[in-house]
This record gives sequence, C-alpha cells and structure tokens, in this order.
Amino acid sequence: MRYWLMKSEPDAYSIDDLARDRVTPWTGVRNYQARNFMRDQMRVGDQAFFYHSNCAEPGIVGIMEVARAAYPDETQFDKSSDYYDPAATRDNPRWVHVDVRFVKKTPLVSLAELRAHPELARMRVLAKGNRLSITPVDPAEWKFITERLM
DNA sequence: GCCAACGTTGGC
DNA sequence: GCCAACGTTGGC
Repeated sequence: MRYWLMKSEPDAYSIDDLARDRVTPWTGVRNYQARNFMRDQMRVGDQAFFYHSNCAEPGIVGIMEVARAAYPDETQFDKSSDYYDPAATRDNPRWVHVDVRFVKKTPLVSLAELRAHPELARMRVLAKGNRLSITPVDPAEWKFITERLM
C-alpha cells in the first residue's frame, strides 16, 4: 500500500465537502505526472492526506483512501466543462482519475509546520517550486505526521 | 494582488 | 528538437 498527498483548493472542494459526500471522483487533474501517479501507482486502499492549497491556511486537513482505481475523466469530454480537452476521445482518453473515500478530518498540519520538521524535509510537496497536485508520501513521513503531528 | 516557478504550446 | 511565449499554480 502506498501513501499520497492530494491538493485541493478549499473554495473549489474542501475536506468538509468530502466529509459530506463520503466518496468523490477526483476529477480535473490535467498534469501528466499527477495523472500517471493515479493511473500507474494508486491502488484501492492506498491512503492519502487531503491538503488545502491556495488559501489562508494551507496544509493537511484530513485523511482519505482510494476507493476506486483510475478510470477516464468524464469532464474531458464535456464541452461545457472548464476541464474539456478537445484532443481527448472516448477511444483514446487522455485524462483519468481515481475515486477517494473520506476517512477522517484531522487537526490542521500547516505548511509551516511541515517545513519545521527535519524528518519531513525531503517531502516532495515541500520541494522548492513544487506545483504537483498529487505527490507520493514515504511511509516514514506518513507515520511521523499521523503519530506526531495529529 | 504579486510574482517565482513550472509545464505546455507552437513556430521555426 | 529548441526555446520563447504564454498560462497556471500557489505561497505570501
């Protein structure tokens, strides 16, 4: 089983939205690296941190799990969607996503706190200039955060 | 709102 | 295949 960190802007979709929906399709990823993580490495049962980005208090706010393996993102075919991709076809979809299931809300572990711990210094999400919305989390990092910071 | 960093596009 | 221009991300 692998561990992940997945970003969402809370104005668009927050941990409270997931707590209400319980399961949601993680649509709208339009970055090849992030897509490849979902397509090639994510398996049902993998666990992920829910991270609020581009907001007043960026950081980890909850835990979720992969509920369904990657399948084509319907929004790529929808001309009215912001995520419409004219290059994608039903026969040859370009974008896929997993479904995620709510596990729990957690106390906020802020970006500043993540940066404050040397044990977490190598986290991909903390790398300079990182913009990837989905990044792997090492088991040791997951254990440190869940056991020491929550 | 600013802007550094990054990914993508497209002309050549 | 190069790379300048452009658009997006996301912390601050």
